[in-house]
Amino acid sequence: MKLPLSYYQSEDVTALACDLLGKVLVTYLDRKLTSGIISETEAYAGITDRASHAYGGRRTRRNEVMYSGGGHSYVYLCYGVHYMFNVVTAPSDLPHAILIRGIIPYRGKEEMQNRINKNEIDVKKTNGPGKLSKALGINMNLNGKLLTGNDIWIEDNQIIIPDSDVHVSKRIGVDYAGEDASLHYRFNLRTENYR
DNA sequence: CGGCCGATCCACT
DNA sequence: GTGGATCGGCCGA
Repeated sequence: MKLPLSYYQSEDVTALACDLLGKVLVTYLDRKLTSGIISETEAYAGITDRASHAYGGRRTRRNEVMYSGGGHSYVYLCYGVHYMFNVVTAPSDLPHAILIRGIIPYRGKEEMQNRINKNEIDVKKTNGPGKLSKALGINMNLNGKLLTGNDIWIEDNQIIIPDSDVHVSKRIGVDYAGEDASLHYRFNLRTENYR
């Protein structure tokens, strides 16, 4: 069920971003298991992608984990408020990453409610990268973790996603990336049928 | 070392 | 539809 390290070694980051739709992102923190079905992803394609933190081969303390090989988690803080969870893919030194932008709440809904201080949980509470991180308890503690460990991982629950349930579009909030801003690297699951 | 701003979200209008 | 929250990374001086 837990996706193996080999799954993350593909160099085709957009294909992998699409394939992650329907997989289940799980965290097990403080003895609390929470998870959600991945419903939205964005691919960031290495050093040639102007929207990527690794554009031009940039290598800093923040994005160092992007170079550490497929199957690591890359977490960073955005707007000083929101934690963004990314999956590093491709072999070491090829800094591809996939931002997880949305999940459908699956297991541990009560704990997710506690984390977001609400009395209910549904897709609207986890349909953004900052929101899903809060619900799953993701913060900088998980940066650089292997996704084959026991804190955070991704499972294949054999949910079949037909192409007709996937919507492809350009990425969000990357207008500064010039021509690369119009790349169709965003993958949405039509969520109606997957609750 | 100062200042700008981002792979966002929510409350409020 | 908009602006405020909030802070670390990054760049230029």
